[in-house]
Amino acid sequence: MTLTCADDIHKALTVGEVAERSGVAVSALHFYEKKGLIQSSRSAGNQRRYHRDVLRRVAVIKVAQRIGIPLAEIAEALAELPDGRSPTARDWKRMSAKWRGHLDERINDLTMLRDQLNECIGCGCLSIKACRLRNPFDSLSEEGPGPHF
Amino acid sequence: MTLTCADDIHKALTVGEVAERSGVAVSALHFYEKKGLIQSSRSAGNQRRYHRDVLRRVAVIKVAQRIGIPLAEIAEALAELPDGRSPTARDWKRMSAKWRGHLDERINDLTMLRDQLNECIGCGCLSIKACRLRNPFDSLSEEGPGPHF
DNA sequence: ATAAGACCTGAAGTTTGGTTAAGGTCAAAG
DNA sequence: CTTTGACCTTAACCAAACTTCAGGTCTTAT
Repeated sequence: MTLTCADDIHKALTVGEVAERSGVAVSALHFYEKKGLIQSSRSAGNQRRYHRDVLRRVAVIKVAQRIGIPLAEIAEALAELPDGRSPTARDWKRMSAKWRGHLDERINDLTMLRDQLNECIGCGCLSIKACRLRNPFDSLSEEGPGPHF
Repeated sequence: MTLTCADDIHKALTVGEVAERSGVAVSALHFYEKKGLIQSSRSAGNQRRYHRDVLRRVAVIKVAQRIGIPLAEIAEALAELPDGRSPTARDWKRMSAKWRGHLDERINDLTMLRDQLNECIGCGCLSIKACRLRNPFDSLSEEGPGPHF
């Protein structure tokens, strides 16, 4: 039989199809469902059937994870979407704006760390009291009182 | 009694002292020792005594962790130091140079992600086939064949 | 009709980086 | 000399994010 375009577009996806298309393991999809990140309906025989929108949700999840957002927080953000619909462009704008701050912070942290590391590679200062890298961790004098070399 | 400078400098540190100076919990120090990241000798009564150099090792560990290096890998790097001595400026130079690549990569990844995110915030393109963010995950067409809005 | 392959559930296991608890010892001050 | 606080060990526990396993069901192609 030949499928019409409409058939193909609206066909519900099985868990295996979602796994293949999204690049996420079946077990992970089960897991996400348990955690409330995605939803499915069931076939007559109790098998999961996904709306195509789930692909968008999974894409959002994966991007958020790359940013470093924990699943629990992603779940919250997705749960705030009214009536469980999938994120639209508007929703996505809101979510990504919210998470951008997190990303900026992490990039900043790492960049500062890199700068400090560059200083230290040049001077071997990890052993020196004033080192910017070391100091945050050992603000008390390392060598005890009195002069030394 | 008064301590001479030499007494003070060469005094072995207890685990509590190392914890306080390094900002790492006693339990974490025990843990690091079990994993081979640090070493201690024992007092007559079987209590740990640390050489002051342990502070430098712990500082290295903490920096490496910020970079995102797993403990196992940090352990390997520290283990490569001949005869278990503490990292010198030279060693530190080598280690940090090695880890800088990792750091650069991570900064790069995140920066690219941010750029892509910025694009997407502007266009809401997470739903569009060509999206740079989405594509890596769903390189097959999302909507199936045929035309659609 | 039947066999293969996809799917189901719940429970347990995995990794990383530790912390907490339980039961006992050590060290130093009064 | 006794008590308090630091220390010891082993084992169990924690969180995140999954995977794996065991035992059973569905779907689909032949």
